Amino acid sequence: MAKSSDAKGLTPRAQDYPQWYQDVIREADLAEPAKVVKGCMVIKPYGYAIWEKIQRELDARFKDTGHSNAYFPMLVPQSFITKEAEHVEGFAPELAVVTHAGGEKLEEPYVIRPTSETIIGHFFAKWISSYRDLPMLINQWANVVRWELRTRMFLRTTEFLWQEGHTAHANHAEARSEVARMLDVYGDFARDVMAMPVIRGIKTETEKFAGAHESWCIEALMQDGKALQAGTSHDLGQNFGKAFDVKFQREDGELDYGWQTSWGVSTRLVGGLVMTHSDDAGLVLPPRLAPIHAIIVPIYKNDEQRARVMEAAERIKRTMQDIDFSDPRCRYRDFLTVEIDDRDMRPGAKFYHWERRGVPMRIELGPRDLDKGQICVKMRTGGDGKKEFLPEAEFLGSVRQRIDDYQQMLLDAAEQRMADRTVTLDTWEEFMAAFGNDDSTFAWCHWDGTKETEAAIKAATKVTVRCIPLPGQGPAPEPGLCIKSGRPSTQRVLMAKAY
RNA sequence: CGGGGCGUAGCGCAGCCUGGUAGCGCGUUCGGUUCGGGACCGAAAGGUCGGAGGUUCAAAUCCUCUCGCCCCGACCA
Repeated sequence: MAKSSDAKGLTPRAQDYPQWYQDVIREADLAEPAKVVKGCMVIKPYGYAIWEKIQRELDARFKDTGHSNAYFPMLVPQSFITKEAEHVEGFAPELAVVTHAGGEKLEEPYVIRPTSETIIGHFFAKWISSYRDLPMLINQWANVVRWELRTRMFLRTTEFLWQEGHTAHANHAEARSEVARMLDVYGDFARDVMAMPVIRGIKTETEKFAGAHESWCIEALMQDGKALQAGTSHDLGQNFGKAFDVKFQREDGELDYGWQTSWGVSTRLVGGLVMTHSDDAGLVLPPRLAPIHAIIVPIYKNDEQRARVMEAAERIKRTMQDIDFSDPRCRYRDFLTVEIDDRDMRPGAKFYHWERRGVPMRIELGPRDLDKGQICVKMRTGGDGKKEFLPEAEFLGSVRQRIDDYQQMLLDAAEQRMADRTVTLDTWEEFMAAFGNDDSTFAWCHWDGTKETEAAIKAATKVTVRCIPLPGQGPAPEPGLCIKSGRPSTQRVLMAKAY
């Protein structure tokens, strides 16, 4: 149970990072543990609003890249799961199984989908018979269940929300370009929308998706130095094609199995968002994902003042809500969301309230401002943290830029932190120093490419190979010696402790 | 699943060792005064002490079991 915090503050990150993380979520009213359902959480309206923004952005990007949404059953015949050998092995331990329904024992149990490769494979087999049916580009927004031994809010819950893209292609090259393309969609989204820089790379054999030929990923650096796998894009090869008999006739007349991909991001992104930007005062949100962009706090001492202030507040709200801050890279229009907090509380209490919720911009509006025709504005974080006073017209003209600057500032800060906390290590002594105690960081190290060494490093330090960087994502490839075994290596890989 | 911690009012906690029938802070409700960084006064509501057994004249307190949460580990988005 959460303990050390009180109503007036959060546990400082330096004192207890995991506790701080929970405090932020609770104080920002993002979610709460369901308790009555093991390992599950309730995503509360404010937290869900963030997820909806993530969905909207990503969905637009999926549509832009030619994908269509569809929906497949949540219950999957148990026999489906067992068709792909590696897939069963990977998922068997975390399956929830439905054995009874309608008051009777089922002849064949259903598993609650941990992911949908199998059931979608089944339908792809029905839908695909010719190269003319390809590529098949499908996405599904869904919930999945994985019976994890240990859960953490947003980062790993028994049930979680995600999207899973599933595509089938006529040849491996095309499938691979899809894998790369969607990884870029994720990477760009993380950077441009979440203001969360990521490293794009390829998973090692041990870390790849159960059943995949190869797994690509984006890895983000959290404030405690740990890595968060924020998205994956899998080259499934023909593994599921063969398991589910997804056969099609090629242009040359020969029969072949479909080359498939799958890719996904989940509500885990919300956890990543929290651990990328938030501070000891609570949640910090990038404007592109903030449910509320600006909060107006009216200040008054009597009814006469209240009437004046509220009238002005409404006027400013209307003007601001018409400000279009759409991302030019996106199709849909986006306008600022502005709210007035007219609750019967002291202004100071309201300030803290909205700071904990990460609202990017605060406007204080009192009689003094009205008399001077000025606006008092303060951003949630960044700059010198001071309130600014400027003429109303000038303020309104600057809002769009302020919002954009704030988004950029969060990205800059996150990139700076990543740069500061990324090291290049060459010796095991350096390695142990960097990862001693509970410390973590992003470390570029040589690795001999073997599972044995990977396991030895993990056993000694809990550090894993997060990914083998894609071109341009890490130090330029150069030969070297494995940090652990001393054997030859052709390039450095990203190592860190992971969530 | 192993090790550790913890479940007492909406939230955060004390009480438990040394059984005697539940308390503090914040919040909530009502009234009033307040209002530019977490207001104050007055009144009030709110808990079968996670659940089930057991010991006892008597259990929040002792014992057993069980459910859940948090941290560490193994597994994973």
